[in-house]
Parts: sequence; structure tokens; C-alpha cells
Amino acid sequence: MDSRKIPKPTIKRLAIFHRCLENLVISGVSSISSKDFADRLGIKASQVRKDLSYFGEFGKRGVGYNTELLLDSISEILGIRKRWNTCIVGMGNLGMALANYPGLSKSGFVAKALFDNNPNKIGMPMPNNLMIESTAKLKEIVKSRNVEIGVITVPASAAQSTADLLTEAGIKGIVNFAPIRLSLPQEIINEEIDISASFRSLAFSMTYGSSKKGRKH
Amino acid sequence: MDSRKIPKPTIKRLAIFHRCLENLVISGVSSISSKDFADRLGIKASQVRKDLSYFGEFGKRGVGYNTELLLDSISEILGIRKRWNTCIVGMGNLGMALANYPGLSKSGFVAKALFDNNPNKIGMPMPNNLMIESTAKLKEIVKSRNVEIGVITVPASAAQSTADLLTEAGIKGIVNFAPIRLSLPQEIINEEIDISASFRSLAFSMTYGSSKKGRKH
DNA sequence: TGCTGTGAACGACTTCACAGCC
DNA sequence: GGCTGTGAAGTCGTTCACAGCA
Repeated sequence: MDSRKIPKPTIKRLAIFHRCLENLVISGVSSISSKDFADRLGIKASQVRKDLSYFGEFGKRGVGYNTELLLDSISEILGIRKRWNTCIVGMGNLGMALANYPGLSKSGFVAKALFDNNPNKIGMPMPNNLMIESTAKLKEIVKSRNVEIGVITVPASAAQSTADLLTEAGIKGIVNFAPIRLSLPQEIINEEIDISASFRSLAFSMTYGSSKKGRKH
Repeated sequence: MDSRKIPKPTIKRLAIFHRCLENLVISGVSSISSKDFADRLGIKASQVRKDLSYFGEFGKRGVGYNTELLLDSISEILGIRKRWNTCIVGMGNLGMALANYPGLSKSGFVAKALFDNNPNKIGMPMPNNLMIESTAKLKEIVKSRNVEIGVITVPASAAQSTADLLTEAGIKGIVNFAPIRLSLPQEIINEEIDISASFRSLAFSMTYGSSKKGRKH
């Protein structure tokens, strides 16, 4: 383990490895080579081996990887056993969708609070014994429920102030869906998901032709 | 314009430049230097200049960039004036959220059809004179309404078959929200948005410490 | 022999540093 | 002097190629 010099894309891929391995284990595949595994994901075998090599040696030379063992190791690496308390700020369509998305809680991200400042929404009951609460109470609630991750799904104009509020509340990580780059203290980890930007990027590639190589598989 | 060798990250940033410029123009800022602009976005000035240099010369030495002019140029580059017809397949929470998200149509991505195969949803009226239609009619509808982009918001298990269906229907680009890597003919442009993977990536950074430099500003 | 693990080569993207114009 | 535009240098991530073990 080469501690602390792990490429970000490697982490993203590990999350994908994890999902693929789950399927393999369920399908009863007990062993797989880096080549076969890579083909399934549309990447190179060397990439698979290099990604794993940052964290240790998980395979058997001449054989391949034991799927269950590897799944376990990757769960460990990604800290998937840990549960993370999250809160969602901005219960518009996207916030609602996230609050109802089972994939997140399945991955260990548990919503502990949902905030909005629209009085008509406050008090609205939501799944998992939650209800929408006032943003005014955010600081207090985040602290008392040990929320570590804040999800920002407010309009762009309110994103920075929401981020500031979350920071003051002592949050450690932010997932920001608002199409704006946030100014944050450097100790706060920040992940941006800009849906419009992805669409635009797609449109550009469609117009000018992709520079990427085609996926075979 | 160095045609066809433009880094993908450059395109993503251009989309961000665009949004930032809109704000600047609205605020009445008529000129800005690459340094000031970069600071606003938390990137390096040289990055701004390099990104723009792929497409031409938009600034005045010793002065900076005219915001309105630059906004115009970037709109041109990104093909933002063009309208793209999209369809959304899978009207769960996320599909609904996207169908209701004004940011997309504002960026020129207009939903022309919404599909689901749940009989209870079919026929349900939606904004913009749309209603949810049966996936069985996808091919026919996509062709007749000139849909170019397919958005996949079905569960992972149905994502590949949906992609195949869209491909057969003659779609040119896909935005895939399902947590699975799609196998596609190489002429289809593909953009993946994996929300769970982003959360996991965040969690990893929170656990092991970010390798990124802190954002100032 | 087959396949992993990994240093070294390569390629892609970013940053530097400065020439060139305002 | 100030700031852009850009080749050159540097950094980061991917791919190669092969040594080493089952």
C-alpha cells in the first residue's frame, strides 16, 4: 500500500469493481483473471492490476482473483462497512429523488435529516421516519444527529450560503449538485456532480466527434 | 482552433466558464483578466488561457477578456445555441427530477418523450405537454420526434437492454445514470453519471485525507 | 504455462515562463 | 507595465512489458 498517493480515478474505478464483483459472486463465479474482469468493465487488464496494486496483492499468479476475497478487500478499502450520516438540503425534485434512492443507503449513506426553507414543505413526512425540517434548524440538527456529509440540492443562488451553513455546523464532506463552484475551507472534502455540464460535454462530443476510443466488448 | 485534440476536462471547464460568465454579465462586469476569472473558479489563470487557446484568441493583451464577447464565443464553441431533443427512460424519482429540472431545458436539452414500462405510470401527464409513454413504443417515438439523446434512469438491471433499445432507435448520445458500464457501438457517445460512486469517492477521501490541494478563495 | 505485480515508457493534461501586443 | 497566447517543462495517470511466482 503506497499510502496517500492514490489517483482519484482509481477510487472511482474501485467503486465500480465493487459492484461488478457483487454480481459475479451472486452469479457463482468464484475466480476471475484481470483480463476477463477488465473486459467486463471496458477497461484494460493492466489498469485493473495497477489499481489493486496500490492497496496490496490480492491475486494468485497463474490463477487470478478469488471474487469473494477481492470483494471483501475492496469493501474494506472503500470503507463500505462504515455508515455515513448524511443530510440533504433543498427538497426539490432532485433532493426528493436522492432521499428516495435506495442505492445510497445500500452503499452506507444514510439520510438523517432533510432540509428545506419552504414553509409548505416543512413537516412533510418522508421515508425512513424522516420529515422535512426547516433550514433554520440545520446547525442544531446536524450536530445532534452526527451528520458528517451534506448534500446540496438547492438552486445555484443559495448553494454558497448553504455550504457556509453546513461548514459552520461542522460537516466534513459535501456533495454539491448545484452548478457552481463552492468556496470552502480546505479541510472540507468536496465532490461536485454537475448534471448540466455533463450534458454539455456530451453535446460537444456529439458535435465534434469523440476523441475517445470506441468501447468494444 | 487545434481541431480534434481538445482535452475532455477542457470541455467540462468551458461549460463552467459559461455559467460564470453569465453571472458576470448580469452583474455588469464587462471585462475580466484570466487571473480574476480563474480565482472565481478556483483554478489557475494559465489553465483558463490554455483552455481558450484551443479555440482561438478571445482576449486583449494588457487588458483581459470582454465578458459578453467571451460568453458569446463560448456559447458558440459549446454549440449551446443548438437545441437537443432528449428522451428519458425510467420515470422513477430521478427520471421525474430530470423531467422537471429547468436547468436542462435552459441549456438547450429539451425532453421530447418520457418512457416507463410501469402501466400505472403510462399516460401520466407531465410538464411541457408531455406524458409518460410505454417503452414498447420507444423506437417509433424516438424516430418520429427526432430524439438524439437518450437519458437512462432505469435500474441497473435494465440499463443495458435500454441502451440497446436506444441504439436501435438511432439515438446518437446517451447519458447513463445507472451504476453500470454500458457496452455500446463506438459511434454512440456516452456520458456516465454515477451518483453512488461519487459518494463513495467522497467517503474515501474523508477517511484517508484528500490528496487535493485546498481551495482558497 | 498462465497470470499477477510492478518499474519503466508513454501519453494526457496542467503549469510555467516568457515573447508579443496593448 | 499589464495581461494574453503558447511552446516547453513538469506532473499525473495509463499502458506496456517482463520478472517472478503458482
